[in-house]
Amino acid sequence: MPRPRSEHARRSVLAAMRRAIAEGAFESLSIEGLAADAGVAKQTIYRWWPNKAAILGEAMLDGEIPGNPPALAVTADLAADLHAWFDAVGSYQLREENLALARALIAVTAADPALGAALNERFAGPVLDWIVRRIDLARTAGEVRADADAAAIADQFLAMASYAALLGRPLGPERVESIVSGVLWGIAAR
Amino acid sequence: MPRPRSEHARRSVLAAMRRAIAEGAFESLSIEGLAADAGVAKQTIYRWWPNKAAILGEAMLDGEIPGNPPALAVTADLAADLHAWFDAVGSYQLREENLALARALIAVTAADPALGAALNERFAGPVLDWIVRRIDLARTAGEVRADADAAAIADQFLAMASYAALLGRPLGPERVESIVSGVLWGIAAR
Amino acid sequence: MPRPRSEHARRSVLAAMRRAIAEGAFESLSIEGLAADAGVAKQTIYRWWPNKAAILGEAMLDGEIPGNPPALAVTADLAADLHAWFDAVGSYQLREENLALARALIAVTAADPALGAALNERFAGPVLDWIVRRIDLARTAGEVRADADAAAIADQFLAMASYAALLGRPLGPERVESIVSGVLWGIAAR
Amino acid sequence: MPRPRSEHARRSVLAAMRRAIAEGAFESLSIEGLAADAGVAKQTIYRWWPNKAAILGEAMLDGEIPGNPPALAVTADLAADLHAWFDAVGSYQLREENLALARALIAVTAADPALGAALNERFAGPVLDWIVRRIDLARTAGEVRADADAAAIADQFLAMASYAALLGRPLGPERVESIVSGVLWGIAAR
DNA sequence: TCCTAAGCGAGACGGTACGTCAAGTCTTCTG
DNA sequence: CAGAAGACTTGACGTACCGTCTCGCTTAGGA
Repeated sequence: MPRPRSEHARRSVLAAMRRAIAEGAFESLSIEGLAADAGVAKQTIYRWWPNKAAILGEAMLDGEIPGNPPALAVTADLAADLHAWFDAVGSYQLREENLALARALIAVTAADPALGAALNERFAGPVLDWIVRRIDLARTAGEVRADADAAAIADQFLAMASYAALLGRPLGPERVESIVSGVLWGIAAR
Repeated sequence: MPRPRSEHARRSVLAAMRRAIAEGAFESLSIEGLAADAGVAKQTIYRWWPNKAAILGEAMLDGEIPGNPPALAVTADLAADLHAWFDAVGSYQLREENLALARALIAVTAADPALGAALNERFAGPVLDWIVRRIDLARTAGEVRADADAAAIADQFLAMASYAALLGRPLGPERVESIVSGVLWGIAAR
Repeated sequence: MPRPRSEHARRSVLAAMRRAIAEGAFESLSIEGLAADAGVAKQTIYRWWPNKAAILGEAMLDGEIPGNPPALAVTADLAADLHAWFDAVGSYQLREENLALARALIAVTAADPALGAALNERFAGPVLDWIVRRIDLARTAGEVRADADAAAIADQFLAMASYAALLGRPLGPERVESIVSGVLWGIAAR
Repeated sequence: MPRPRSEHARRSVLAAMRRAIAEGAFESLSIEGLAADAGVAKQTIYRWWPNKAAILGEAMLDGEIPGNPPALAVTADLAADLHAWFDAVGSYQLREENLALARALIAVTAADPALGAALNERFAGPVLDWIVRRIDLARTAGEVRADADAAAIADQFLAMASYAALLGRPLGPERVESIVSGVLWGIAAR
């Protein structure tokens, strides 16, 4: 029956983390600075989170950070759908702060595989599912080879996006075009 | 007329870095610990390297760390060549220490894009070139469509390898098979 | 109609303090630890006592701590009386826990003069009064010089006891003998 | 053959400690504050001293703090000599900062008996020796009983001084007179 | 051959942040 | 309302490393 955890403190911390991320300052962020920024006692952070990465994780899972932005539309045209989505990913990466966020996520994943897996499942998962479903739909329509590995294709897109963010080399329209059409050629029915 | 830089000290530091990487302890490695490990004065490190990442870079460039292991053979069969190489990459990633190295490189790149670019150029560059040349060769032989984007294809392979390492999910034979054959389908001449 | 103060909680706290003192752990005792030890909420302590020293004070005043043990007898022989009492003080100091208590009281007094004065008045006061009265009695009997300063004499005994405790050098029989006889010589009528 | 310990840093710390003591703020002094006050890194303090008490000890042993002030003169008159010295002690205690210092020393001694013993030996020792010698001198002159216990007498003076400081009750002229003459009566030949 | 300028080990220094502990205050619920 | 439970802000703790700064020793060339 003690005093319940302060939702206000929790949100302040997550918001401060979001601000830091937006400035691309995740690596150089100190818990002490974060606490000051959030107007919260350091101890309150230590009470509830084991480390910086966990805070980032919660901030993202809580939707405090502009996560998976690209919309996933479904039209009658597989090529157009993939194009639209992958183009959106490329545009998203053009904003420096989005790139910084992606890099922070990559860094966190590299440092803490378990958290990385959770984040990946949470953010990449739905996208991956959508791609798989979209390809399966096309397969049903006879546009795609029966033995095409939808999951592998989806992974390829995500891998490219991640790699581009890592190298700070946003996906330009030509590269997007090249990849999407290459992949489609690869899985097209005869 | 002064005493020349000690090659022994230099190699000790790089060797210590290699040891640390092999234990997957790059992130948690301190300069102080590294110096102690190398039996070298802290100042000697600071005299010659600006930061941890630079040491890692030099260690790799110096061959102190088992960098890019997969051999790049060229036979008459494009599919076989890509398969052989990508399979080797997958096997390489099965060893935990190699995965740790890859993750360290990714972390370094995420934290310091400039160094990351340099490392990428040094290690991924030759591989990328090889793939591009191999595809061009096949193009000349009429096995590959004239408008296939060799660089994009090569990037795709590297992206997949990087993504797999990041998620700690080594490329298994089926995934390798699926990707290679998909890509080949995509670029095959008619 | 309000709930009355819990005598049980109060006694638990004082008992926990007594236990701590017996272990010579007054200085290193934390309110938090005391509360846990007493099975009482921290706030309950803060509600009723302003600080650690006050708890010690109340514990002593409440008899929870074996305060002034030496008995104060009055026989016909001044020398014997003083001897008996001061000998008892010496014996009392031989027990390590009693020495620890004395040191805790000295530390408290050094840190908080006001509380120290209160404790001194409460515990040293009666002893001092007894000595003064005993000497006055002897003076009436003509055994003591008319101008002897009884209060100064009494203070001297207490000072010696305090000093011995502070230095952890209990008063041995020879020292007791030496002091008592010296003092008696000093005040003896002609 | 590393850089030698900085004498400047050491003296700064001791000086800062002296300043704090003069303000009677020993108990409430934090290492952190002391370091800031001394313009020294906290770690530098921790490198060289195990705790606050040790710093105080060194500050005193180093003469940074106005320690044993009363001069110890020797004239032909035992009573006059003791009177002069004990009077000086009383005057010394009238200054609030001296009282604070004495209390700090008492607190330190109560908390750390070993250091207390060292301090006592260093500061009380010489005084005690002087008194013993002075009395022995008087004994040789036939002014004092052959069986008088000089050490016990000396201890009594020091105990009174310590007790007076502890209770914050400086030795006034009448008390000094009373004690000295009482003691002299006690040891006077015949 | 000796001089001398730099390399090097060692490690002290002023700092920053760590993660922990306890202080004293507060809020909630139970009895 | 008292009390338990425990979250909160605050601030100091003692530790680990940071990157810089002497030290004294050593080890080449160049004089």
